[in-house]
Amino acid sequence: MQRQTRTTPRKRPRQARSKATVDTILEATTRVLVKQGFDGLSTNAVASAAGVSIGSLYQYFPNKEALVLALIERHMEEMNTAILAELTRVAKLPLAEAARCVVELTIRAHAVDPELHRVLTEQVPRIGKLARLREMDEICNRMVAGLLTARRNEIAIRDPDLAAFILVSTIESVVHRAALLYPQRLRDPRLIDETTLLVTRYLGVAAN
Amino acid sequence: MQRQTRTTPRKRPRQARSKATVDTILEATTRVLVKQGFDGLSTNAVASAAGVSIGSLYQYFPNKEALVLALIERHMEEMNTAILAELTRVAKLPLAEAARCVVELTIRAHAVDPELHRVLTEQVPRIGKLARLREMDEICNRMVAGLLTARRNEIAIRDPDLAAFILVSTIESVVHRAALLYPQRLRDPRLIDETTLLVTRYLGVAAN
DNA sequence: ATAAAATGCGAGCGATCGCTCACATTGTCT
DNA sequence: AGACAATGTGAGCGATCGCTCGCATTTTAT
Repeated sequence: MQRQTRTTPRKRPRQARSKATVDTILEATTRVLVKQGFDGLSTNAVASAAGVSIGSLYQYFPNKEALVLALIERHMEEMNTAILAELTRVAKLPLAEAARCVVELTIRAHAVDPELHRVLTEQVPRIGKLARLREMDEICNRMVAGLLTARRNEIAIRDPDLAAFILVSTIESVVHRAALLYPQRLRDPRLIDETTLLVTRYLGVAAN
Repeated sequence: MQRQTRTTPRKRPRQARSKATVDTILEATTRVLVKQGFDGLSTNAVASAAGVSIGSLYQYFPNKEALVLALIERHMEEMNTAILAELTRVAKLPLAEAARCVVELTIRAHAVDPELHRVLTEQVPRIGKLARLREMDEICNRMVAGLLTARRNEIAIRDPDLAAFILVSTIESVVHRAALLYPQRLRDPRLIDETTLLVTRYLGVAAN
């Protein structure tokens, strides 16, 4: 294959008409992606699913990857800002409560559109832009590390940076894995309880 | 695309010659997969990388997916038996020690061929045969649950099944994530320490 | 030695895919 | 109203891919 490597749009939509076109295309991309998977995703299929000419698609997206990348960027951005906002919100709460809130938010976020989330996270490593992801991940890590450092005297942690990595990895991964392998567990409140317990015991702030 | 869905080999290699061919093909698949990724993987490319005719390839593998599936099955089988063996081996050790051993093994397993492991785990959800994977995962879960139940009086766990899910997810995911995002951490002994700490504190058997 | 089975070969068919380009239509500005 | 930019269209080119099939070669069985 190996045609294009550019993933930035070739043209910015200036008029309302073209903005609508771009939105339609991205919506169609989502639909096709969820229904067919990344392999069944072709630019022709997206264009026709969007009811838009293939030529129009290529006005705004230089290639197939750019389509998925736009989706990933949008999705991850949403997730990350939601998490950061929640972290800020719970910064002053008792740590056990704060942990529970973050766990709950993570689970809620995964429950919104699990299929899309799954397909997108699968595709992330295949798209070049791991860097961007890593960046957001590290912002999150640093923020957690900051929180841990600020309340160092409350917790049984020596290295806040390493602990932050462990915590972020753990919460994200347990939830992600539950969503992937045992979707029904996402509805189970005991998953929240137990994940919170994992976190609080690790931090040494568990109630029980 | 949508050509074949069968993933079982069409013919069993009976003679030594054909067994060698199959091995060569699988080796080549590994090489191509690591170098080109799943998208760059074509049956033609594999055949030529293996120095084998495309016709021969199709004697033993009905399609592209079957190639990757064979690799996944083999790889996961190895991993699983290694983990199960280790679990059996450490069953009588103090829990803190046992936890550390399992964490160490998991990290070692990920360090063998991180690239291949990464590519393969990426492809797992795309191949139909999630079922097989889930099966192995559940064997592992049940075994851990069994261990936890057997030593119920030593630990601060109410539901061994849920705890087993959490533990298996946690260890696998933290290590996997480290391998994916921060490969150098795999060499860091503090990752072992901290992951072990996470586990032991959760179980309520931490030394410190 | 000979037949039969197993294995290996690779040209090439049909289908699909990514993408371009010449042209038509719609919107904006003066 | 006229000019120019922005946007939309889709036939179709070139490339690749999955896979088949007729045939050659090697191994096994008798």
